[in-house]
Amino acid sequence: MTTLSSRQQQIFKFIRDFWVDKGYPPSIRDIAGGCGVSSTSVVDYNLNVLERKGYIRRHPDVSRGIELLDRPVRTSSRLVPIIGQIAAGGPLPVPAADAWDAVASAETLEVTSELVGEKQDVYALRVKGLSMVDALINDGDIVLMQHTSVVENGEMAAVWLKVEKEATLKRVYREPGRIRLQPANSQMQPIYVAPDNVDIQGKVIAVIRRLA
Amino acid sequence: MTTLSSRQQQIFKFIRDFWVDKGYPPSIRDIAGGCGVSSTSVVDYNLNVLERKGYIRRHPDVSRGIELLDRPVRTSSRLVPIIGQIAAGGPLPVPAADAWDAVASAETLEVTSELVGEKQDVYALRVKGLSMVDALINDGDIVLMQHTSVVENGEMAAVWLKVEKEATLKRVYREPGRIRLQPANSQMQPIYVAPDNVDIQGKVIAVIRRLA
DNA sequence: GTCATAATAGAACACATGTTCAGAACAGGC
DNA sequence: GCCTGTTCTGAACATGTGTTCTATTATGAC
Repeated sequence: MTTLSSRQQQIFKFIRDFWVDKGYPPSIRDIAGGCGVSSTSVVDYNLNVLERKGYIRRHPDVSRGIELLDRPVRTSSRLVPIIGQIAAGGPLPVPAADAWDAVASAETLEVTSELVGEKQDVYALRVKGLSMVDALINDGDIVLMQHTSVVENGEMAAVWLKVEKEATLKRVYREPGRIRLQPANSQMQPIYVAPDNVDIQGKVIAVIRRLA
Repeated sequence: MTTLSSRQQQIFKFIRDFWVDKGYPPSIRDIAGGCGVSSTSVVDYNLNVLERKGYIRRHPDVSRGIELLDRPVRTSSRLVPIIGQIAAGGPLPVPAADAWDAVASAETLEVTSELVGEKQDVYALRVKGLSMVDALINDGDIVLMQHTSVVENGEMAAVWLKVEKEATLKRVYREPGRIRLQPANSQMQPIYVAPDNVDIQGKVIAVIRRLA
């Protein structure tokens, strides 16, 4: 995101304010009046800048056709079940069939859709122990996971190493004849494992650390 | 709420879908076209019925001035302003007086009250660079902060070291004649600084890392 | 200084859009 | 039948609103 001039910030704020307040987008003249500008062309000019910088989307010839790309109004929160703990030594909890129904789970975490989006099969694990500091994950952190057995190259995944009987969170890269597991901390070295030794349990969507 | 005729249900559903799809309310002619009606007055008529029955609110003489009263009832989430970046080298952004009002800020983060609770003066910073890996914080992470100049022993705080001209996130312990700054990563050694060298900018409430 | 670019003002224009009206089809109650 | 209310049509009207044009004032680079 590029920086905005004070006028552009003012206009952007006004649009969101207006939207939250009234429930529909402002017209150009609403903005002009609300921001103390005398000309509609000034607003038009700055709206084009805002669109070019990716803050809004405009729809030509549409009254009040201003779309906020960072939509605060429409988002809502979702309940995600915390189905267990993840530790280096122990096996990863396997999400039960009914676990997606958050109310059926004992513990839940409420997250905004800004984090989980529309993804399905999302669950959470509480990290136990210090075995994942190399993934910049601390004891007590909560890891948001999406249940899947396929991950794209470079995605952070929960990996079960069968031989070592060890769970770990690493970025997964498929390489010829082997799989490279790259710690999130780029200062640390990757480890290489045989493809039939890894079991992808899901991919990591987010990490949340609560301190106070 | 009274029952709706099929046409009214159709229109109500169309408004909703249009809104979700496009990001702004439909015009009367949008509705007419989308519902297979040839006349705008039919839509006008049914919109009045919908308003009388409490489903929407109309704003006279305002283009697309249709407000859905149906809004998601009780959002337990809050908007937190992202007021800037935090990097080891640079100074910490100081929250402006109006920054608390999330709608007044350019960028915002939506978080559930599970994270921020009822705390006031909460803002967020985007972490730039790898200087805080010792606090288990990665490049791109978002740090939720509460503005305060006093922290309890052991709380994680944003600290500005005046002499070193450096910003850092550490647990703060007051000791006789000095202050101990303990990295979150307990495997790392603490550093000791003179009390008049530290400037507490606020305490860390949470860390959020979005990956996918 | 010159030149370019950003930002603003003001007004005119074109059309998108809400409003209104006369009328008609349709249903149900009497 | 007649009446009343609901729903729809089609069109004309008034205005809300995006667009565009020229001109003016910074501000900075050269």
